[in-house]
Amino acid sequence: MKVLVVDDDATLRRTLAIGLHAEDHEVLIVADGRSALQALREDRPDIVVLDLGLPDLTGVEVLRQLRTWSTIPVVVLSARAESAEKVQALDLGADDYVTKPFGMEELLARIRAAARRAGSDIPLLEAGDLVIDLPARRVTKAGAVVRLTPTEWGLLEMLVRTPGRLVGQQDLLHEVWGPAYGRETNYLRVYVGGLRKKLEDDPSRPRHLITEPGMGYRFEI
Amino acid sequence: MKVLVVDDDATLRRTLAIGLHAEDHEVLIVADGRSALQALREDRPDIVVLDLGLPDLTGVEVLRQLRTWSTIPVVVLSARAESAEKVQALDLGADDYVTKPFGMEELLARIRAAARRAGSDIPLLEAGDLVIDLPARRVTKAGAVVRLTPTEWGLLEMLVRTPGRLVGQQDLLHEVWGPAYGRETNYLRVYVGGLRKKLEDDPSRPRHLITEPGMGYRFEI
DNA sequence: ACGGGTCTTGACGAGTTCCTGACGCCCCTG
DNA sequence: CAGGGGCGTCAGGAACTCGTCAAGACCCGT
Repeated sequence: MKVLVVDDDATLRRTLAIGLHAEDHEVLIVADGRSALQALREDRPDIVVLDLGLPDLTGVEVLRQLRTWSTIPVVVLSARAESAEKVQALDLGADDYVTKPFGMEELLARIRAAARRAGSDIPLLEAGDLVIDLPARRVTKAGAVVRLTPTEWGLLEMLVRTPGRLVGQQDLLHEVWGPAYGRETNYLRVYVGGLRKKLEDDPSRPRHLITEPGMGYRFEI
Repeated sequence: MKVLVVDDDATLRRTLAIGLHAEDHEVLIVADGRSALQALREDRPDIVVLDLGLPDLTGVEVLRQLRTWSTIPVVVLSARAESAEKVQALDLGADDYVTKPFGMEELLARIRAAARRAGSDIPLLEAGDLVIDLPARRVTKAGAVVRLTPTEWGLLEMLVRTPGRLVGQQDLLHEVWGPAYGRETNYLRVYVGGLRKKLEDDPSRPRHLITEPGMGYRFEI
């Protein structure tokens, strides 16, 4: 099992690495938020131990971004015991929250618990001849890589995150264009049209990117 | 969502019950281990909050027995902060371990987190050959997807949210068409008619979308 | 400054959905 | 038995939504 440790405290990193190694885990270590996100995309760890106090991005921001494309277990470490921060992290999708100082035995047990629960993660979504890899931000159609613009990707990601489920037009606009948007449904029409042209066999008769008139769109497997 | 609280401290029970109720959970409360196991088998809660300090069985024993036949999320409460006990509980299958004293906000967040991880089971409503998936906004009849217009969906959602219960005509108009509406019962006749045509085997003799003359409509499973 | 790609914006036809009134039916009541 | 209220059905036109296109604005790296 591959564990990614994100922490800027060298001592703690070493201790953790030793403890995790003793349990036969492969350990990856990074010290800042950007490297963490990169390692998450590229190395596909099975579980993450994430310190909230990072030099560049906050741990919370890392968590938020991670949760847009992955559901892997995250155990948060923090020096702060404040309730508000715990609540925030947990509601953002953290699986556990451990306050420093902590016993190594306990942390390892919590990691075991989080890993045990780890449901079958679905990193790849296959729909016909489409393969969508959220972490890698990569779409292939019949084996060929499809180039998407950032906006197109944001839209597709939002739809693919909940396959089969209807996503409201306002939800899409809020998420992809920002909270200030909500009435610009013409944007959606344009970009869904673009995605269909790139992804559907017959863009005029879409099988995956389905319109629900008056409500929103859905990605059908 | 049904929450079982197992604790022998009356004050804590009350606080928890209030907090959980505020989040729209149904709360079951028992004070000892035997009642806990019985409630787990009979009432099938969706999540358990389990205090380790119980008068008869130890909480650990309850957990051990529970895990022989169920994987529902368990959040353990304990007055002891000793690492060994945490490790034991977590390795026995507890999903989280909270040490007293704790903030109610934090506990509720941890309960939400535990429930979220487990609660990927979708609340589907099945009525004959109809399957209604509220979150996904999807209705299938005998496996085939049924397309609904926004108004039809609004109406159906309103009725399905309380299966078997009568919903008044004014309630429906207020909710689906807006607060300004209330006397336009002809709208209801038209759209219920449309829904019956799409959903009922014999629209002229509806089995699910039932009219209660003079009062409103009811969705019968 | 230039050029390629990306994003915004408006406009149009085609298709769908919504509203509305009219009609006939049933049941209940006087 | 007649009257009335509530219900289901139908169909037309108004209003809306969608897909598409194209022009212009914007943002890069060269």
